[in-house]
Amino acid sequence: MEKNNADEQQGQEEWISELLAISEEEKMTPKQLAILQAGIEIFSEKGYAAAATSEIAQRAGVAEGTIFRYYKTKKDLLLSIVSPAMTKMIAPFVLRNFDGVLDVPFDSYEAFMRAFMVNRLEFARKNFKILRIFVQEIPFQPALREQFIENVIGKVLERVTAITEHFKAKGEVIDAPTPSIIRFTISSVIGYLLARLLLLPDKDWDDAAEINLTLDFMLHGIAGPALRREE
Amino acid sequence: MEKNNADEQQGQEEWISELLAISEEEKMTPKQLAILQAGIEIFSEKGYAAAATSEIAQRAGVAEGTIFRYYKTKKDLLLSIVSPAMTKMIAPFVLRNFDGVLDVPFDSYEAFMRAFMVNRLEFARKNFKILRIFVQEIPFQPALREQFIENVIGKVLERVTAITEHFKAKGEVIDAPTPSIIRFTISSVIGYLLARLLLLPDKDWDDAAEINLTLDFMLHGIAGPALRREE
Amino acid sequence: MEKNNADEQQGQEEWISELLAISEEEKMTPKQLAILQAGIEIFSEKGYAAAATSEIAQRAGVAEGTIFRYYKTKKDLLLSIVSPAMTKMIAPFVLRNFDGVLDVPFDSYEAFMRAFMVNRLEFARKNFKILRIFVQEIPFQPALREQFIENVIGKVLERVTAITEHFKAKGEVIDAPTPSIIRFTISSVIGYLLARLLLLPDKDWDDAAEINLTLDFMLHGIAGPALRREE
Amino acid sequence: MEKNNADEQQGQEEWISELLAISEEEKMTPKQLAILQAGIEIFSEKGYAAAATSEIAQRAGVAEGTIFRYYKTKKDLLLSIVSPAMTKMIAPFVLRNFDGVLDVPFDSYEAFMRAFMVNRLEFARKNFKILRIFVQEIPFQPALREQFIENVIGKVLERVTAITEHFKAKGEVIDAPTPSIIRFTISSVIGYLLARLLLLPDKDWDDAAEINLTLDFMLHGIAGPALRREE
DNA sequence: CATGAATGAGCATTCATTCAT
DNA sequence: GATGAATGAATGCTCATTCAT
Repeated sequence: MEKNNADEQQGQEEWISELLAISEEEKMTPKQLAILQAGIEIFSEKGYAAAATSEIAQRAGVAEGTIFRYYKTKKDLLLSIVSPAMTKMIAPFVLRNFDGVLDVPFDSYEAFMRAFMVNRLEFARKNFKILRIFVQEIPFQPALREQFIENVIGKVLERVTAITEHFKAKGEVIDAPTPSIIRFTISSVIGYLLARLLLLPDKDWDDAAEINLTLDFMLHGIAGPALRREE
Repeated sequence: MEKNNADEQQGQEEWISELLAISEEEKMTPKQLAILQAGIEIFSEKGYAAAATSEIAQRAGVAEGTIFRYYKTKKDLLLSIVSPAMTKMIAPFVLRNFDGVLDVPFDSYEAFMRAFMVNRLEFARKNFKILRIFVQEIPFQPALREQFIENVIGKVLERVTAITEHFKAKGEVIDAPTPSIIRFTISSVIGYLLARLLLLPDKDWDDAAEINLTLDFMLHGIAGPALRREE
Repeated sequence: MEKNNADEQQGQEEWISELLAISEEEKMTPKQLAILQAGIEIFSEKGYAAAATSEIAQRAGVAEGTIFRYYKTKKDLLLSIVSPAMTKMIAPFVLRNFDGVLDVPFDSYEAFMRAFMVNRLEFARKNFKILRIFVQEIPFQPALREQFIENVIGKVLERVTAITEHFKAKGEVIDAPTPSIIRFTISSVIGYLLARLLLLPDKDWDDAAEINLTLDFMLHGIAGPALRREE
Repeated sequence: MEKNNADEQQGQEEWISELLAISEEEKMTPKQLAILQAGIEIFSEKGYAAAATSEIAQRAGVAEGTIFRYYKTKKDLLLSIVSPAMTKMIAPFVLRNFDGVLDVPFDSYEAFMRAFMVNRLEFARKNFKILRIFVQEIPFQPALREQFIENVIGKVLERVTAITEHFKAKGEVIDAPTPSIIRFTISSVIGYLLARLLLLPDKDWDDAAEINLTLDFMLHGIAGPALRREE
């Protein structure tokens, strides 16, 4: 994770095909892949409404009509890009914990949060453009919003609540309202991701150090000696 | 601030005219005000690219041509809405002693942060739609981005750094890299604003309690007894 | 006539008011004059269809609505500019003894043609922009065309035919079909005017010499010794 | 050429396609041809500025968008109509005379001028509407004017000067300033073309006779016996 | 499968004209 | 008289979508 070198390009196509394929068996044609790739680029550059299907076709190297063979409408293409990404983004929260057994494979809250940040940073880096589209379009696409509410607010929040309370019970997390704790935690993580990938992507980041710092802030706060509460 | 009741509508028109007017003397005509109001609504609902000037005109109750008497282009209307809002949004950081929030050193970092959160929450509530437009359009409008970089990255960051190091020197803030502290702080504040206004605006919030909680997290972390660092 | 110096500007306003005034008594207001002046400039620069009344108003220094106080429509303004000019342009052929050019038989055809060319060149120079508008708009304005056909084809041609046959009878003009002679004559004159004022206005013209040359060509042709017909 | 019957329509489509096609191989689609044809008609009837693309589309029997598949803008359509016509119009002056050898394949100036008039009259008759557009739009289209100056003033004038001086040397043309001779000559020719095609197209013209007459006027003038210079 | 010509509704913008002040 | 705010029809142009080849 310390290596910031641009290996994003390498293996990107495979990632996309893996991420977006409805199922592993159903392989995509090269043209369909090119359309998706072009769609991701143009949508993230110009936004959905301002993106022209003709430009997507051109960048994909296919005829305009070909797009509509694979995707009935422009919106269909958008959802075909963003929807699977949302699923994968929250997959860690949904996949584990089958048959009701809470499965937190980490010794400590700190280890869990560190693994989580590393893992999601990696994911966000690989799917940066798609996530950008997702964030930009969620205010305008009811279909996306519904899916988001159902999955994230529904499943993820439930899971995260369970995890948080698990560590609360172990005394590793303060005894405060869980929703507030979750909001604070997620704010800190996403805040780092945004600064890292969106605001200052060109800065020379030391991810390991920054994650440690952020974790320390989250756990012990930023109060200096003068303000530290006696315990 | 505890009153969450929807007094946003009340006095809203005055706010907008106050916020956007180039100068206080230069009063806007009612039609221009209606256009701005309609623009704010439609832009925030549909996004700039998907908003039709015809719909703005209709909602404003004016002829389509009237819009273009006041604003040369659709983009002009957008910038006339968003630009002054950005200026006001960062005004506390740029103007000296605006609202007494910044320039007069607060007794403590905590008091300062509390005042800041209260003040900006109030501002964000009043200008919610405009801020929404701002956030949605900044990726696509170079003019906005330039203004943002110049003002926020330029002036605000400088100011915030000074303040942070002021409190660091007083021992109220931990001795860690200032940029990381600022990122963490802003993440927590904005995270609260987003949850409060965007994600769950209908929840029954107790703003004072949430702000206190958030401040406590920021200063002392969320580590429970088991994890607390001995000092 | 030898002085090519730009005294066009000097006295131009008087000329326009004189040329366009419906009657001498009915004096124009300064605003109306400014509108006409601006109309002449913008129409000749951009053509009638591409000229905006707002631009005319701006250049005239009046409000947009003011134009329509004086001229019911944009077309009205056009005709108010061009119509009187057409009348004046053909006045020598219609009025008796105007300027002494036509009615009093000149001593010779050559003297007549020279006087005519000098006189109309002077006129065309003074009313260059208006004539330009006239030529540019006559294909598209039925009102203009009717007026032109009635006056020029009707009155002027009749008069010119009479004059030509007068000199034909005196043996000064060749015994050939009068319409062909007139066509040839007018072609030569207008050809000079166009080259002089439109195509190469910046060339250093010696009008007297060129008119003499043109007259010589018209009367005796451009055949050299080898081709000259024995008589 | 004596037949004045309206065979302009017959074969006109082929002419247009031949005239405008970038190369013979690159055949136009019927729709593109219809658009050009409609453009020629509407532009020549109403002028470029007053012509509506919707009307062109309607007359061409295509959807409005189709025009813009073939021509990026309305101005593009105009230039695609007029530009090649200008090239063809001056082709006779440009094509011959390669590698510096002056090639005047005519025994006498008279034969040359007659052939020239016949040839250009034929051309003008076939491309009447396009030439009309050209003349009407050249004052307003800088692109046209540049092309005109470069080609006509540049190449044609040079060539015509050479030809005139060739016949001057042979004693067939009078020893007078060449520019004046050219102006006079072109005036006479164009004067005939305008009268023939524009002013009085419905008159029963005897082209051969009129051309002979015009040639006689050009060469020997219109002076009658009383004025004839003794030689 | 793939193409790209064709469509036509929709859009931002212009502009002659009106009319209350 | 003079103004200029307001209008709304008209315009050039774009673009998602269809469909014959």
